[in-house]
Amino acid sequence: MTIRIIVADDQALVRSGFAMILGNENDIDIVAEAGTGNQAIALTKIHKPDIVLMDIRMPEMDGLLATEKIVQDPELAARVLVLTTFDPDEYIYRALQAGASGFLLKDTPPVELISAVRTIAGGGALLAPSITKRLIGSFAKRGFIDERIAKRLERLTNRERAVLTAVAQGLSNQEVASELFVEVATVKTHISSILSKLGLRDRTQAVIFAYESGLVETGTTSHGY
Amino acid sequence: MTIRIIVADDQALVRSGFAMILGNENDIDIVAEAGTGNQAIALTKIHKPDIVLMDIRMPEMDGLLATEKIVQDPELAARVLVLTTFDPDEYIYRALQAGASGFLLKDTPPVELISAVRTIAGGGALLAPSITKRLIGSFAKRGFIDERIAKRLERLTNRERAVLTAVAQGLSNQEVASELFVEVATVKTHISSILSKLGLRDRTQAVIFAYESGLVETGTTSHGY
DNA sequence: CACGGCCTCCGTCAAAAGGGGGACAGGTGA
DNA sequence: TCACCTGTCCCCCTTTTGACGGAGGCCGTG
Repeated sequence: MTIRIIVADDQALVRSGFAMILGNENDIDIVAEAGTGNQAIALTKIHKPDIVLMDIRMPEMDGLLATEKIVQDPELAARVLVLTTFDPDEYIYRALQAGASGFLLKDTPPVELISAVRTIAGGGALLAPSITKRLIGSFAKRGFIDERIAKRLERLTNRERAVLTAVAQGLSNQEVASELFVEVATVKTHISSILSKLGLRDRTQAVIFAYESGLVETGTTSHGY
Repeated sequence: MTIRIIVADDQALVRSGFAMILGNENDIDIVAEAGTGNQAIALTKIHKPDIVLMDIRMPEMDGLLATEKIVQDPELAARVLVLTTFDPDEYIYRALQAGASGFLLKDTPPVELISAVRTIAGGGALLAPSITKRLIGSFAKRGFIDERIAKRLERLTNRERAVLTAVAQGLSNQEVASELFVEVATVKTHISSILSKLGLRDRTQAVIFAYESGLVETGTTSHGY
């Protein structure tokens, strides 16, 4: 089974280079080349490749936006490997959030590029070592969800979890009541029960618990705080 | 410059296997083998290797704890590559938090193990593809700190940030006052100012803001929630 | 069916939080 | 020097929160 690839880069020379490196492998086929983000999307829809090698800096929609659109399209199964010359944190973050399966720098040795393509085609993910390092660093620093804490969530009933979630969005009892279509008295009952079950004192501690347990996560809320 | 390595695994056969694979490379030297976590630490102190290949399951202190001790010892410069048969989330999390530079499964092909060792010796980091995938997933899902939100922290004075931090630990006004050695009235003044400056309504929203802005982070608090 | 858990709602009450004033000392910079 | 910010503290007042006890309806299990 051959791996079908589209190369997206605004520089023709770079495209040819990648095509040459990968084209020599007999289990890899370059099915198309794109010079812009729009082209990349269009060609992906036509050719349905397994992998798109995506440059970030491109005219007419950059590679990150194109990545997002390709990954989110339910009709496409393409995985995206982002290749770029620079690696500022922001690019990496956006690329990973956009759903890229890999992130390599353009100075990666050809052999590694080829093995990266195979890894990603096989469902894996791959990052440049320097990036992996940073990712680990920020991941370790950020901390993980403590399983023991998360388990205490199980003591709550569904309704209580719903109330806690609402409280952790910064809603007052009155607002939670409106949100859940019940009376304020009911919300109060639930909150008392939550605090009691979790051994907390007030709603601020409940909010902290919600974050620490993973019930709510940073960066996912829509409120304008 | 040769890369000096210690192999730590409780099974002699496994140790020999790794030693054989790596020993053939002329830029890699196996300087010692350890069968327990304690041995790994002791031998690391003696031989000062560049890298410790660490198994997780070992008698007398497991590999994760040993990793932590080795990485945190300021006199040692060794980097740890964790090698294990299984890859439950918990192991990965703990290993990365312990400060491991890499995490590979034992079914990794010899060639990749060798290149992993070189990568790590060169200051990089390396994870098994399947693990990278999970790491990316949880990283992307967890979300990032919104810069625009973080900037609003700058509007606060130092004292106000201190108060907000305390509030975000779940302390009441009274407790915050004790913590900062001021009167409750002062805490109230600060909080009013915080809410006003950030456009928030009450302390629960302030706690949320503290998390979303990165002022406090999940997994780093010591309270028992 | 009887029991228990869950969800819903009441009333009452005390404590906590928050708003809106004002005041004063120390420091900083125009 | 004077205006301004910061940090400290005070009083008074309203709103919110949370505790406690009670109660009815629904539903699944023994």
